[in-house]
Amino acid sequence: MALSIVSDDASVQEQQIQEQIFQCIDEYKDSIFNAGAGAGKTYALIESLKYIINTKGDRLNYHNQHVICITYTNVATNEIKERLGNTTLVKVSTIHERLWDLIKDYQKQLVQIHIEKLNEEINKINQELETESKFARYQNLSDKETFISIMNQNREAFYQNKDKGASDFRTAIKLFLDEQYHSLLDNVSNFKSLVGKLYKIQDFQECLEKIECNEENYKTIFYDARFNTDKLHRMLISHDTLLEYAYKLINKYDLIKQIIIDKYPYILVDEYQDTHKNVVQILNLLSQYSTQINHKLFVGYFGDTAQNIYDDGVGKDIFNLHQNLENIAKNFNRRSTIEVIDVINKIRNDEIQQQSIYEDADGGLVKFYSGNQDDIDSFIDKCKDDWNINQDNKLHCLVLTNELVAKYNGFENIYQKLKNTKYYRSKWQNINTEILSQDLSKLGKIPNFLYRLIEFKYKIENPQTPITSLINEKIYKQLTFKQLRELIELFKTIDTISLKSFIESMLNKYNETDNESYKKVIEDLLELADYTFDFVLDYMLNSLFRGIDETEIEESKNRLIELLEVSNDEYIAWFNYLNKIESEEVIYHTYHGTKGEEYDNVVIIMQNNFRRNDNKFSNFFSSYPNEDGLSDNDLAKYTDTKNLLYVSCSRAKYNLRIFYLDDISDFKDGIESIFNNICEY
DNA sequence: ACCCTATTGATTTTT
DNA sequence: TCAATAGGGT
Repeated sequence: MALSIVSDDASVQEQQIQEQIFQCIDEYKDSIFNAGAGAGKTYALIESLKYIINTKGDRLNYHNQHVICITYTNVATNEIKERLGNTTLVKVSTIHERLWDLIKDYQKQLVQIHIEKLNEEINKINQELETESKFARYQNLSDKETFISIMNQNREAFYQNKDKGASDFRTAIKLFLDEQYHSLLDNVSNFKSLVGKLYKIQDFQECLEKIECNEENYKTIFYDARFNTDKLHRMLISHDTLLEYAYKLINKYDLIKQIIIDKYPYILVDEYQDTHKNVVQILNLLSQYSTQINHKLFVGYFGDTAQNIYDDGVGKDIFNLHQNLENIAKNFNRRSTIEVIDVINKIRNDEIQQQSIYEDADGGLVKFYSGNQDDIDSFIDKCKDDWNINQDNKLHCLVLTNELVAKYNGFENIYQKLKNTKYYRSKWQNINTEILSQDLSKLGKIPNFLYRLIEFKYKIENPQTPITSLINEKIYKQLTFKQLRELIELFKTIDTISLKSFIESMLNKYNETDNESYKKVIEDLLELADYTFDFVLDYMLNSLFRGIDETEIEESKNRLIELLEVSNDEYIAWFNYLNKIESEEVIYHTYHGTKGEEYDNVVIIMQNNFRRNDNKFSNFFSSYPNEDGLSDNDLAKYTDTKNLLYVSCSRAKYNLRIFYLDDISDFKDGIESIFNNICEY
């Protein structure tokens, strides 16, 4: 087996790099550890944490001090906690969790910052209303006040009709809006945007008054990691606003800086390239203040600029935001064969050029194929053949959108039918979190409801399910053995042909049976007000099609029934996806979603366009490797694409194939410089 | 045929 | 939110 023999020489060098980090820790020298994909970055981070525990632990304990380790995702937090083992000395968490923990007790100061923010926002909106051309008609109104007051009085009607088409909306608004204002309705989307802004101003002003009057619920700021929307007028802040407030608070109050520094003398940041600018600025403030008051503080960043694939991340900008960082680089690769390393080195094309740490690192296969859309399936089959793909040797296929992930993983209909509901059409940002998040606490209301049903159905169908996982402990403890058996028999009689018939049958039995335990289990599971199929349908309708017209109710219900009639196979595929159960031989992911993962066999489906950029990948290959001639804007796009390509290609350990769906003749030179030659498929 | 405006349609990931 | 397209006016 390849990738197993580490030479003594490399081993020594690797240890020396680790010692450099230790030295920075000892000397409280802020540092940045740069390591390409598969270099063992997390390993270096964990070793550093262990070093601090072992050499500074007693002193930290004595002073009741702790080490902070912040990560970008909950998944990363859990991984580090697991690999580090049990320790109370190190506080591992996501950035947001830690920052909120640090600032949440300074409510008086936070509310002050909130007041400033509300005033800023009001000014900003007023500015937009006065200057933007789409509000020209509003600007020319002689009596804005009357218009504003009419719209404020008819808020409910506005929101009720907001999602209707342009002409219906116009008719509805004209019912209460005086004729002199009708010209504002010429462009309906501008009108909606205008009124939305006016309402916001109104909300913010009312909020300011309530804070002023010291009203209940307006004395503190709230943050909930599960929701990412600012409801500033209700004192509720989003993830980004949390970072903003934290920065402002820490910037403003030296005492808070000192408290943090004295409590947490070591701060380590995982995946620094993806952390938000505000976070680096906060750490920079702390670092500078620690020098000023001569209290010791160590800040260590771990990451790789070439793996910055999220818009908010600082990327290379970190060197401007936090100066005088000691640069430590590790150019070994512990993951891939030399064939893969060669390609990813060419993609990043910068000072970090990796070499394998192994003596036996060859034997990988990398190929670029040019093909087309219709041949994706047959291409995958060819790869399965060529690489002997089976249950123990899986193929991981990377596609660009979640929609395709849903389709290829076998639950296209569930995804599409949920997507085409009123709720998800108006809140498209929520689709992927609420339907596809593998963090189950993030599932939307109805997806979560469906999930609980499938889970229960699956448990009933599977004879190996232990009773303890099927029935709540409180319930089964009170049952005799005979009663328990009766209950299970009763479950087994529930029809499982489709999710729809499962619900119907389950609820019919609920209403027929006098078995109280059965009722209790169903009540625990569904938590409904009423246990009939019609009620379930109304419940779903209320959530996914809230506020639709009378005339559309029947059709919407039918669409929900269609959703419940999607095949069991699809529901199982969705269930497995959410639980990361990889039961198929080929697993599909988005490019972004594979960050931090590694796979033996990787196929990447690629095309010119992505999101609103018609030529994302084609432009990259056209420009490669001459990035010098690019404008700032083009260079930013080039780097974005380069990083995404780097992250996806560097997942592969042995076998890597790119399958490109568009005509590549215009940029084949760029492709050949990276992948050597292009195969026709 | 051309221009301007309104409407529709597409959109990754994490907190 | 933004870009592509449809539609209306000249």
